[in-house]
Amino acid sequence: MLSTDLLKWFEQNKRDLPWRKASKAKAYLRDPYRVWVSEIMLQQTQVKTVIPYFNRWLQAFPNLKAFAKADLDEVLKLWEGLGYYRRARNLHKAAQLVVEEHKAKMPTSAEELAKLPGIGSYTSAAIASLAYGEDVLAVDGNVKRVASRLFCIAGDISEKEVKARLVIHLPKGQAGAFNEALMELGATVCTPKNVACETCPLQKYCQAFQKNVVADFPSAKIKKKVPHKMRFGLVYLKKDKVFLQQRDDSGMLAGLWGFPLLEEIEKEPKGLILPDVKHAYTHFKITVTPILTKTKPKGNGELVSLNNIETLALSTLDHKILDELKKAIEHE
DNA sequence: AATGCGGGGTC
DNA sequence: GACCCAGCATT
Repeated sequence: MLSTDLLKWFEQNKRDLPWRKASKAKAYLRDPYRVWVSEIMLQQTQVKTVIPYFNRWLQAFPNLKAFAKADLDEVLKLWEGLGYYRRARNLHKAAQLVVEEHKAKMPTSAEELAKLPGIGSYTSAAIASLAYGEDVLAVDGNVKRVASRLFCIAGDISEKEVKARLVIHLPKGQAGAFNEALMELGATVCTPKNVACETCPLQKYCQAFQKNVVADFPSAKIKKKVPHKMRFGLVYLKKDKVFLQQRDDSGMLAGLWGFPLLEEIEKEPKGLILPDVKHAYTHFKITVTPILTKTKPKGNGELVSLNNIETLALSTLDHKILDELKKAIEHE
């Protein structure tokens, strides 16, 4: 059976990850809070990247109630560098919702979990199966890739089709392990490139392998060109303090601190030009020319001591600008 | 169904 | 460079 072979392989090959801790109630289930936090962090983010963030997170916020009481700025600081900051804001909002309206008890079904902000189709199924033992399939990018090869699904791989194909293989009462095994297989064996079919426990079930067309699946996606923006970054240094702005609560990098960016600078900007800083986002690239300006930038902002700047959450782009500033100071 | 939303691992 | 990662919210 497919599920039997998969689960056997998983038992022998699973990694020891920090969020794989058993629940107090039932040993074969996971601690719901840890599952929740880890699943949000793992959205569009690789396991290796998440591990140190997850460990720091549990030190700061060991349980749901402690996290719900935390300041949003502290939450963002712990998320700093992980990206998709809306995840942290939604997680915080959802935790407060659970504490205030559900007596600090997380919903236990995928359907109810999906009503919380930041929890969608995949994450609700992952939490419900891993932490509460519900028999639901969790379909992420790994599972889609595995399924596209198992069943030779060409073109776009819809979650609906993947579920229809896999649900007959879902072992009752073991959905959590089954889901995790599929994802682990996708992450370590059925990878985007350099597929390790020779070690795959599902080889004999895999239609793409049987037909020797594994490399054709999944179908290549059409790539779009991303625009490239050029900006000037205002670095206003007064004694040992720099001028920073906190972004508002909506839009990109909401709530994070950074240097003012301008499309154009007035004539005669006057100021030392620092080396260009390049950064790539998902939907555009940006090159920033930082300018050590003598005039205080317009708009809201605060003068922050260089010694205290590490208490604020900065985006990675702003960290790159800050690094150039520090280098310039040292060279004087 | 398409788009906006970060940052980094890995080839 | 390109591609993709334990996706979600919004339109």
